[in-house]
Amino acid sequence: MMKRPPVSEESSSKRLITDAGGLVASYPKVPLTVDCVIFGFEENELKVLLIRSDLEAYKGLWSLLGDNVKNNEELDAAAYRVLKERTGMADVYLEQVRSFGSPKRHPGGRVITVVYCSLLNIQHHELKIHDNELHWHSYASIKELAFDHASIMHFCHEWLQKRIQEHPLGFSLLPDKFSLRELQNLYEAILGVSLDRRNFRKKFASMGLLIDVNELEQDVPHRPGKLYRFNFEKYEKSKRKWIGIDF
Amino acid sequence: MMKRPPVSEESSSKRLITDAGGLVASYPKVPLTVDCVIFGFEENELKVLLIRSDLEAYKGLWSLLGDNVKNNEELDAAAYRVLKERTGMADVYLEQVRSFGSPKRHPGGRVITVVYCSLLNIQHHELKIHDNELHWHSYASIKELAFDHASIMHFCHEWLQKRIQEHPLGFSLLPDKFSLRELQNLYEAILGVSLDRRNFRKKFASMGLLIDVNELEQDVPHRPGKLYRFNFEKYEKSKRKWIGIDF
DNA sequence: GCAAAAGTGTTGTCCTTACACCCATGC
DNA sequence: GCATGGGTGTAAGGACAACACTTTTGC
Repeated sequence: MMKRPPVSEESSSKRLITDAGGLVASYPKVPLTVDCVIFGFEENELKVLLIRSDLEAYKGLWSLLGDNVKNNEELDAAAYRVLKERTGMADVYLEQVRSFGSPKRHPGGRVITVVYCSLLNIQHHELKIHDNELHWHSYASIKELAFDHASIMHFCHEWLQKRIQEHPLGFSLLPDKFSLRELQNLYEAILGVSLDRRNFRKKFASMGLLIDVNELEQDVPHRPGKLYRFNFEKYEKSKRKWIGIDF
Repeated sequence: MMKRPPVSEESSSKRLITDAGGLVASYPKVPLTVDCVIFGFEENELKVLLIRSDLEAYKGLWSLLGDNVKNNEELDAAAYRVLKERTGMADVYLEQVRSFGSPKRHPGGRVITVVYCSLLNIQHHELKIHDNELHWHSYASIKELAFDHASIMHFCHEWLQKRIQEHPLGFSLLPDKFSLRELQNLYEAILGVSLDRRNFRKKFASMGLLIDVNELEQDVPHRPGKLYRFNFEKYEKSKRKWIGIDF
């Protein structure tokens, strides 16, 4: 059993550091970047936004959207700025996923990167900038990326798989109005499984978070499905508390 | 609908950066640290390891265990080193939780910190070093901490609440042999709820991951409970796959 | 024998799964 | 009318929540 050590006079009167700035100045410094893994969904496929790498060392390879973090810039702000600068898009949701800082991950020397993930609706967010051949790639088709970006992207995919089952993130990948089929396709694409259509519908119906907008799909070569919107208001009011041991 | 942009000759032959080192050298640099939030469990209370802050600016306040990351040191390795240097402990499990990098979080200037969380058995890991009055504090009793460490600690507590329901992390906080009561106390302390004893027992019994070691509690002033060990082997073999939309 | 906590079973409800048939539309 | 996918209902099984009594030990 551990005993709480007495607070000795000696230790509590130990010399304190007054020059905090000097202390910090003595720390090793590293370049810091943010990278954004931006997922979209189109034609029943999960997609990711990539650009061509600028580096000769990764000639021809694609990479994530990133940039260094400016002095006095919040990490979140840096991620939003990268997204804005690279794609012209604002009004999207970004979430920090994890940091990667292996000394060997960048050929130019050590660079730490804080990775953010974003999910967005390809139809509703037109790419306004196409520098470095920015465009959407099918997630499944991506093989090699510059740096450690492939493993970062896969990490984010796993994060997304988990996240989308606990939070209604998926709706930001869909049009405002969507059919249940589209919603199910999204889940199947992200989770990599196939789900029973009737049970899937029942599940979402019982949540009571879908608003029937009384419209039907257009231009489909079969019976058109009903369109719905997600009830974000109702969801915000009644977020599920999570008690349920399960492993 | 988004069109894939043609790969123009112009853009694909754009000048590439050959001097990766020069590029990285041009990035702003920031001091990088790791901080460890180390949870333990004793006397039915969740506890956290803290030290006295060295800084005059935070005189008398407690802080998390941290240090700067050395050149060419992996982030994970830095976290393990901090733990070893501060407490003398090795053989513990550490997991990266999140990074915090607000420009104002350190009085000496901007410092980015990557936060790791660790859970350990207070009885099995004796503190070998007591610099800066290192000792265990009851989580519930902690009010103010140096830097942004209180909010970091609360973030880790929420992370732990979620994590412990999905993975059998809790067992690393208990002795090798424990009673079901101890296990339940642990869950109740971390989750901040009270649970039905019979249902709790049934839940763990049905998982089949507890090994009855045929021993009883000693020195308790009432009927002694049976002792169990966690079957890590069996758990490793049959990790649950997680499909279940629920929000 | 009294206090304190261990140990145990049943029942109802809800959620999940598996599964089959009719319906609306375009061609 | 036929192909395609939309839309619905039911039954069985499993998980979870609520709940009360007997047992063992120390004192």
